[in-house]
Order: sequence, then structure tokens, then C-alpha cells
Amino acid sequence: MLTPSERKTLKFIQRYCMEKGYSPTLTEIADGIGIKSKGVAHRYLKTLESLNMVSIASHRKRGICLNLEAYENQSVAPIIPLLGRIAAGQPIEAIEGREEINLADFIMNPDRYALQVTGDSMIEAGILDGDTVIIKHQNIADNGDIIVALIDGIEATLKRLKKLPNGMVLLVPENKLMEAISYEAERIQIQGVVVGQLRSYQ
Amino acid sequence: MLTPSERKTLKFIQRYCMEKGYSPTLTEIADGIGIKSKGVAHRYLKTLESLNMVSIASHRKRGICLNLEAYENQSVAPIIPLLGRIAAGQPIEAIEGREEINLADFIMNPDRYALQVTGDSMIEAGILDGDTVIIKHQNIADNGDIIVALIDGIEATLKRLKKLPNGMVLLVPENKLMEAISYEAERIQIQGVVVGQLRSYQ
DNA sequence: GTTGAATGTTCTCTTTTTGTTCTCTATTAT
DNA sequence: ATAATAGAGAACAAAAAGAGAACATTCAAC
Repeated sequence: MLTPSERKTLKFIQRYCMEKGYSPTLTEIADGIGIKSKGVAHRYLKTLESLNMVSIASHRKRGICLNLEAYENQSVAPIIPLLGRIAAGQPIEAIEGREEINLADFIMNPDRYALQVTGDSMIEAGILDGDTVIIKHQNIADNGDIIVALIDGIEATLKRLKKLPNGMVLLVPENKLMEAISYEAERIQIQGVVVGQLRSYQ
Repeated sequence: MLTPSERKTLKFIQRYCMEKGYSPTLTEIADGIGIKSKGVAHRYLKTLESLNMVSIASHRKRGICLNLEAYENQSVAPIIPLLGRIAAGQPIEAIEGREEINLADFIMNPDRYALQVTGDSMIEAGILDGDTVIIKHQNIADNGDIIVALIDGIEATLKRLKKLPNGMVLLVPENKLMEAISYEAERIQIQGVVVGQLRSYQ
């Protein structure tokens, strides 16, 4: 059974690992649990190790590793439970099979990056001013993809792509108030394709 | 497990490749991660290579190649680079300060869960059919919040909340084709508030 | 081809940061 | 009293970070 301080230490490590993706140093742990001595933090860590809650790579810096059981108790991976489907007028319907969403699967990839959207040009595609879009870096795109296009090597814009039969490309905003503009294909450079989208309401 | 400097190196390369389309030189890496010695940069690179995070074409200039598969297996924080702001008509504008998005911020609290949305009732708020909303579990909400409401203990629905002065509550869909309906406050139970939203285009 | 600047590779050295192990003290519950 | 839990902090060991020199290779200009 863990003492309160040991529990606090474990929780801090779990939180730290989840946020940063690597383990804290002893000084950071001491600071995180509100004490001044890293020697004490080390003692707690040793207890956790003897209880198999964590593994420690000896003398390695940031060498703490949370063990599986600990993972199960507290979700350390970027996983959020997916409770079901919601529609107007029915009780929430549980989804069979997939019961959680792993945000890492959702977007993590070295060729992905985020852009913050300003303006209302894609509002009818559900991309609002202030939203964050996840871009996959690639130089070609299919008809209908929402792309980051570089016009004449200078202007960047987020639009839906439509290739015209005459070798022109049409950049279509999703906003009735704006008009699609066509360009010679040479003037347009595709920088990436929208593969995901995030919005925070806080 | 990567050391902070190695991680920094990897991120710099990832970002550089994304922006320029080719890999950086050792001097550029050293400069990019804030050190003066290209020998040190080379050491970090060798570590990344030994961990299969990157491939290096020996003696070739700009011969670094990111290894995608290894990247996915690596348990790292759900962080992606935030390259900047995009608006129609301007080059992508870098955002000072925040250079990355940590998805853990979305789900840090244990009282969050996800729901998949069906139907078009919130389409004008940018919540489309198939989107996933992140719900914070709470029983009260402010005027204007988008909430998960349980009507008469049976029907669940996603609507914007409006409290009326006469003790009634109005559940407002964000869709011109649908009408807001008012209920006696007792019939409505608030199950949570929308704090985030995800969409996948794949 | 030859050449030279740019870049990659390999080292050795020092400094800084971090992990490890102590000892000492204080508090609390039994 | 005694044991368990907390905490401070010193002293040392080891890893990581960094500087920079020396040399090897590439690549493009000539």
C-alpha cells in the first residue's frame, strides 16, 4: 500500500509523462510534489520501483518508466473514452467495438502539422474562424480535397480543390459569399491536405 | 528513451523538412536547437539513427530521412507542430510563442469523454454529422453553452442552451431548418458541456 | 579533371545537470 | 518509547550537453 506521498509522486509522474512524453527528473518531481529535496523524491521512487509500479533505468536521466498495471489504473496514453453516438431524439447509442479514441492515432505522424485558420472562407465545410486544421504534407491531392495551396509562391490559402479538364485548377471556398477562382495549374503549388480538425470551446 | 536534446533535434528536423522540403545540414541543426557545435548535432543524429528514428545517407549532404514507421511506435506526447496561421491571400504567418499543440490539453481531466455526432442539428455551429465532440461531464451549464441534454430522462440531444426568464429552458439547434423547443426546467437534465471537437477527413 | 568551399565525421576536452547515497531532524500514531 | 513517514540537504558519481579542433568527403564552379 502506498503512502500519500508515494501516491502523489506516482500521480505526478503519470501526469508529467502524459503531458510531455518523457519522464521528469528528480528535481522536477520534488518540485511537482511540493518538497525541496530530490533525495526524498528518489526515496519515493525507489519504493515505487520495489512495488513494481515503475521501472528505473539506473543512472539514466529521465529514465523512469511507468509499468503496465499503473497504466491501466490511470490513463496515461492520450486516450479518451468514446461513449457512443448522440443524435437528437434518441438515448445515447453505444458503439460496439471501438470504445475509446486514441488521439495519437488520430493525428500523430511526422508529416502532419497544424495550422490555425483565420477567416470564414471554409465555413460551410464546418471549418470556422479560429479552428485548427491538421495538415498532411504532400504535393498532390485529389479532386474534392481541402488543401493548403500556395498561389504564385506567395499567397497561402485553404480551399477545396477542383481540377478542371482544360488544365486549370479551381480553388473553391465553402462560403456562398465568396467565389471560386481558377488558375493555371503552374501557378498553384499544393502544400498539404487537410486530414483532421480540432476546435476548443474553452 | 530520447533525451530532451535528441527530442529537440528530431523535432527540428521534422519541422525543417516540412517547411523546406529537404533536410537540414549539421550546422543548421546546431543553430536550430541552439548550440554552436555541429559535432554535437552529429552525435544526436547518430543516436536517432541507432534508434531507427531517422536514416542517414553516409557523407551525403542533406542526407537525413525521417523514418515514419519508427515514429509511430514511439510513445511520445501527443504533440504536433503548429506552423502558423493561414488566411486567404497572405503567406502563412508564424505564431509567436506557441509552436506546438499538445493534445493532452484536450483531455487532461478525467471527467472528459467523447461522443460521435449524428445528424445535422448543429451544422451552423460547425458541428457536422460524424464529428466527435469532447464532453466535460457536469450538471450545470451557462447560457450559450452547447450541452448534452437528457429530456425526460430518455432522449439525449446535443443543443445550445438558453435559459428563459420564466423558468423554462430553450434547447436551440444550430440549423435554420429546425426549431428551438422550450421545456420546463425539471424535464431537462444536463449531462455535460462540449469543450472540444475533432474531425477526421480520412 | 582540379580545386576549394561546404558539409559530414570523428575525436577529446570541459561544464552542467541529474541520479545516488548518506546523515540529520521533525512529526505522528500506536 | 518506538516505528513509520516526511523532509532537508550535503557529498559524490555518472550521464548528458556542449565547444571546438582536425580530418574526410562531396559537390559545384572552373
